[in-house]
Amino acid sequence: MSETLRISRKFSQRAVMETIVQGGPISRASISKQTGLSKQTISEIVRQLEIEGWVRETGRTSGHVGRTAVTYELVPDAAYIAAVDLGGTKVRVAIADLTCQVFAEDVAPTDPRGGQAVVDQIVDMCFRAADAQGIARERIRLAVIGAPGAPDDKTGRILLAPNIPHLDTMNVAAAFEKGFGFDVMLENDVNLAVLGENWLGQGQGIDNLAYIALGTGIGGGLMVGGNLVRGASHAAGELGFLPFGADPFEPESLHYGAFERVVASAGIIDRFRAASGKTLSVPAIFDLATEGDVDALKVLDDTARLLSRGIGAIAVIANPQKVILGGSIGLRPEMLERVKIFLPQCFPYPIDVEASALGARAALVGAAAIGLGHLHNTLFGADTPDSRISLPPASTVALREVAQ
Amino acid sequence: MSETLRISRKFSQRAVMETIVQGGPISRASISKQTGLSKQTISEIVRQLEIEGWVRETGRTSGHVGRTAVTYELVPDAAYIAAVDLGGTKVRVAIADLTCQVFAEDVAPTDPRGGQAVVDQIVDMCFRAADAQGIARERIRLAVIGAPGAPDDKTGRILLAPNIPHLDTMNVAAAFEKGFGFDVMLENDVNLAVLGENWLGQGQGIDNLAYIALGTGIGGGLMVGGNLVRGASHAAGELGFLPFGADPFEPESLHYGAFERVVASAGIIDRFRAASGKTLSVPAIFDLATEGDVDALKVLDDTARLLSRGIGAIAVIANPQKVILGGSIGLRPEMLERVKIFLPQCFPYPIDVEASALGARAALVGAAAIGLGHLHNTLFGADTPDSRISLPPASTVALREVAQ
DNA sequence: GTTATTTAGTTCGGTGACTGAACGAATTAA
DNA sequence: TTAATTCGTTCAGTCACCGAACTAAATAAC
Repeated sequence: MSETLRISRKFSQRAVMETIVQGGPISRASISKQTGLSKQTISEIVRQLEIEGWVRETGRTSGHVGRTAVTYELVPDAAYIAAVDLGGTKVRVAIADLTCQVFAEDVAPTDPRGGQAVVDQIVDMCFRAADAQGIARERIRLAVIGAPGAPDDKTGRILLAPNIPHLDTMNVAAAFEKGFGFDVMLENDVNLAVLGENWLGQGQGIDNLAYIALGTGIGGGLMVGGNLVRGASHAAGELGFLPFGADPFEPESLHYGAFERVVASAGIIDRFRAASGKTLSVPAIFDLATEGDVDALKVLDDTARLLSRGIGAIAVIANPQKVILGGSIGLRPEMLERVKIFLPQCFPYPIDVEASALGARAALVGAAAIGLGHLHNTLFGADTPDSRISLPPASTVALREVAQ
Repeated sequence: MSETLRISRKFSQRAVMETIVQGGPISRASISKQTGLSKQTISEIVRQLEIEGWVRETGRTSGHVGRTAVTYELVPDAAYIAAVDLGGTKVRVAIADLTCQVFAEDVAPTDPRGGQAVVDQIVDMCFRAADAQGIARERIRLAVIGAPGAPDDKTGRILLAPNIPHLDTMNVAAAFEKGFGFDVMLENDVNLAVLGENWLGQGQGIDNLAYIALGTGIGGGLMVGGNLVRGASHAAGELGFLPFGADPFEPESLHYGAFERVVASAGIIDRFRAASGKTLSVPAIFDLATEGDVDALKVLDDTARLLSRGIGAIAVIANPQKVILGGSIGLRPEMLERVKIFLPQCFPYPIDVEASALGARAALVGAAAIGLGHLHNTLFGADTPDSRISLPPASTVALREVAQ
């Protein structure tokens, strides 16, 4: 086994690729300086990468003393990935190339039949999007699917995803792989949202980051030291079961989650009904609050207090540098305002809380991030122990521009 | 820079060392098989390690077909570390060699003056312990100090450690380094306890692990994916501030922690006083409960219910595979019993909860673990990205035997 | 008690990844 | 035109490692 040698070469090749990914069009001399490898070695590796079709010449430098340099960049269409955000009501798909340019994006209502129907729907959406842009299907190497719940690596099922039928009884991963014909990664949607925010949103450069999605339900994603916290059974971040809000020892809490029962949509609607006698939707309650309705204002205050406690619980346990709020309710400025008031009243040291910058697209961006990172890793040095994702800097990425 | 080559050599050297650490006395042929490196290379590296004084011949194999093999092992006294558990009432120190044999161990009451006095006390204890065993002071390379609170890497202070005076206003790390004359690592004591249990206690082989120390106060340590979770400001695990138990919006909760106020000693004593009118110590309340006192039993039940909710909160956020209970109250079997009953009543999926196997020595063992790991890392391949700690298997370690 | 078999460890020659130094090439500054 | 600067290649190594062949030393088999 010439294992060490092989690691050594891959290691260098990967370093070069990373430098090109990060540094845009760049000359071999610059790569040499940045990586510490000698000029000869860089020339050799770049030549090899060019033959294999990963990089290409893109021009020459000019306007400085000394000989002009040939610059190299990624071949954008060397590979594509499909990023999918499978939600209870909507499916979003995007096709992105290696340089993280989005080539096609599409949104549709989730097929209510769930199960195989949703799988087929997604595969179809992705392929149509690719076709529409003239991208050959074989060029797509990987799909990353974000979904609510806890994907189980062993069985391929998605547990705890009550809003989409049948995902907990079938091998979702296998079904997607069959439909697509290439590798598929399943990941919790909120986990993807943290990754997305960490890459292009509110959490750039922050290694200890939490994301809370509050809407119909409540879920959390956590990054510690730059890595996702998935938990022993991929159930980390199921915040609905935090043991406060409702009495956690009531049987109902065991079923729906003591925290989710009171802080998510249903809880908000219930509290407003209890106070005013009227049954309204959450947006309607927010509207009433804007008009100054006392009951509605009280309900929002109480919700924000609960949310603050949820944030406090995360802060106590994991001490993230920043907490990002997302989800249809978490994104409302009325919530953020109130949390900024209530959180310091129940938590001893300051926590940076902000609204998501990517909004509903956070998970999609995260899916692209994990997919492209994974792709770079498998292509250049999967056997390297250090597999931190290397992604282009935020400023160069087209995904960002479409955001909001 | 011949950086890659250097990485390559160090990498192999480290792999060999690791194999020797793990595999006890071992022949070069076996190392070759285990590492995948060729026999010649192993011979070369081992020769080098022997010259540098890290390994030595220890005998020959016998009783099997084929030529006998020369076996090699670590030179135990190549380096020593000092492990220190600095608690509010007691200081424990241990001197351990590279093979994790404990050469000296000592316990004393913590100097009540705190600050520099405690530093001097600890330095003195360590050096006397080393002297008593004839270990030259220069052979000690590193001290690991576990203390309550949040050590701040930048200033060297230890914040949030109310039980030991003056640690939050002085550069503790610098003071220790001046006293010892070698490197010092500061770490939260509960974090060390998790590491200890992960190495030699209840959490062996479990990468996602939580430890809860319940006594005068409450603190938690969390391991995710084999790494400690320290948090952005090293305040992860300050469970006293979990936002339930007492009302988290009361000003007192902001000061002492809503959860700590009710679940730790003071809260237990308060609740018993409220129920019975009598003021008793926590052990006395436990004794009464054993005798069947209704108030005492009720107080323990309530405490266990609170503790279960705390465990639930950790499980919801980080989803560890196992939760270990420690601390003077957490270690009581009455607590574990009750938690095993109450936890399933407020948490939807099963969590493995056990009492600490190392008891009061968990942090000390953890200090040794982190210190020896760090030592191996700095000696053999600090620049290697993958710096997972390599420690001898539990079965060969003397630290364990002294346990309980 | 010789021979076969198995395992340990060395020597030898060779390979792949990388380097330093020297040099030619191409540009701006003087 | 010359000097200064930077780019990129060629050349002749070094270093870590390997495969194969070989010697050395033990047990197993006859």
